Amino acid sequence: MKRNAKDFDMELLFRALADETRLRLLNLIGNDEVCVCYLVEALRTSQPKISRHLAYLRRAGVVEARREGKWMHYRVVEPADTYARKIFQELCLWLMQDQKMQRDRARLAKLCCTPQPPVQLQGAPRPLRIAAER
Amino acid sequence: MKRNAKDFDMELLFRALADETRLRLLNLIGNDEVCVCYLVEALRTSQPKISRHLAYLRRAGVVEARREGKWMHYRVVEPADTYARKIFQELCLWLMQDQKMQRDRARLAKLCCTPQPPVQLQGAPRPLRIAAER
DNA sequence: AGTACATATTCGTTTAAGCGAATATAATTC
DNA sequence: GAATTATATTCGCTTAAACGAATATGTACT
Repeated sequence: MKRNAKDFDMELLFRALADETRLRLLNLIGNDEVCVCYLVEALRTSQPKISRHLAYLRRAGVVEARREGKWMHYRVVEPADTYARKIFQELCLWLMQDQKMQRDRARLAKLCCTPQPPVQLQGAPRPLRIAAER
Repeated sequence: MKRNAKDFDMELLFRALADETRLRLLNLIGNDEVCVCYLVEALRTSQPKISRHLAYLRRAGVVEARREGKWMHYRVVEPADTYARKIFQELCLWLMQDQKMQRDRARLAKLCCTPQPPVQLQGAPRPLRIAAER
């Protein structure tokens, strides 16, 4: 019954997940580590908007960031709480099969693999996992 | 892959769950059917507040209501979507073990079983499951 | 019909979040 | 060290949502 464990703030988690842009970001990051510029391009939206939502996710403990020179890489952090983690994992399964999310991922993949990437992305570090595949 | 199934609105579900009062309500209702007046008493808060949050949950498809005379009974409706249902069920497990939620349930149980219920509850139909236990 | 009671809704206000535009910060390059 | 690039933050505004207080609706009872 874990009587001593500090109770997890489930409401905070749900608030973090209750926004389309943030769900799309989590979907794109997946279990990879993705540079902000790729997220901006893949979602075709403004950089400040992406940055603000990433900050929100970070405050909620859902993602962490790593700096690499001028680039910032974001990765998902699974919740420490057992129940929250299961919820999160189930959400990931949903993201995988949702059609809009699939389209987002396809767009990201295309950005990563195209021989002529948009100007914004030239020289930018590609997502780790995808980069590893080549 | 269910290509034809209309994609579930996961964001809507999370918004419904991203509020403490609504989580507490879902916790109290559980898999029972509970009269509004019991919810008001158990959460020690105003009746309009409870009513508004129940309306919110109903719009989000998370609960349904049944009228019985002047009383309204609310019950939880598990999401049709497989992933959403699993998330919901996992949330229920979390509710069961969370200490604050346990206290809420204890307060409701006490209201149901006390020989001298508060004036507001005299004559009100008790939660089905608890009523059935006696 | 009229009163009483349970619940729902509206009103006015406050607060949290979202956004685009502009600006600030931090690292890199020249 | 000045310019460039990537990202973060701030500003002003708009919208959603929460709240208490007041009011409306619906049902029951006399």
